[in-house]
Amino acid sequence: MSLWLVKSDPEAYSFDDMEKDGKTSWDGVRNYQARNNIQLMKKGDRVLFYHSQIGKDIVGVTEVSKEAYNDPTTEDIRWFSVELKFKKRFKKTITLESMKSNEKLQNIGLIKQSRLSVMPIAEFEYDEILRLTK
DNA sequence: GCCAACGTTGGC
DNA sequence: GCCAACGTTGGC
Repeated sequence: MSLWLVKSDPEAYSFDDMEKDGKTSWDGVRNYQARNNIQLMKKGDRVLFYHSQIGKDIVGVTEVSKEAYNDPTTEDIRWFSVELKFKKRFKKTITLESMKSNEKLQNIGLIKQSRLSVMPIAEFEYDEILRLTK
C-alpha cells in the first residue's frame, strides 16, 4: 500500500464536501507530475487531504476506491482521475506551520514542492502526521 | 494583493 | 532545442 497527499482549495472543494459526498472523482489535474502520481495510485491506498490557501492544514484521510481512468472533465486522453472515498476526519488538523517546525517532516512534498497537488508521502511521514493528530 | 516558484507555450 | 513571455499556484 502506498501513501499520498492531495491538495484542494476548500473554496473549490473542501473536506466537508468530501464527507458529504462520501466519494468523489478527483479530476481536473493538469500537471504531468501530479498525473503520474495519480496513475500510480492503487485501490486501498491512503490519501491525506490538505486544504491549501485557507487553513493550510491536513484535515483527514481518504482512500483510493477506483484506480486511474480517463479524466471525465476533458476529451484530452492525457489526463487521468481516481475516485477517492471519505475515510476519516482528524480530531486535530495538522498545519503547514507545524510541519515546517517538525524535524521529521522537513522533506515532505508540501514543503519541498509547494505547487504540486498530488504527491507521495513516506511511511514515516504518514506515521508522524497521524501521531500529531492525537 | 503581492510575488516567488515553476510549468507551459511559442517564436526563432 | 533554447529561452523569453506568460499563466497558475499557493504561501505570506
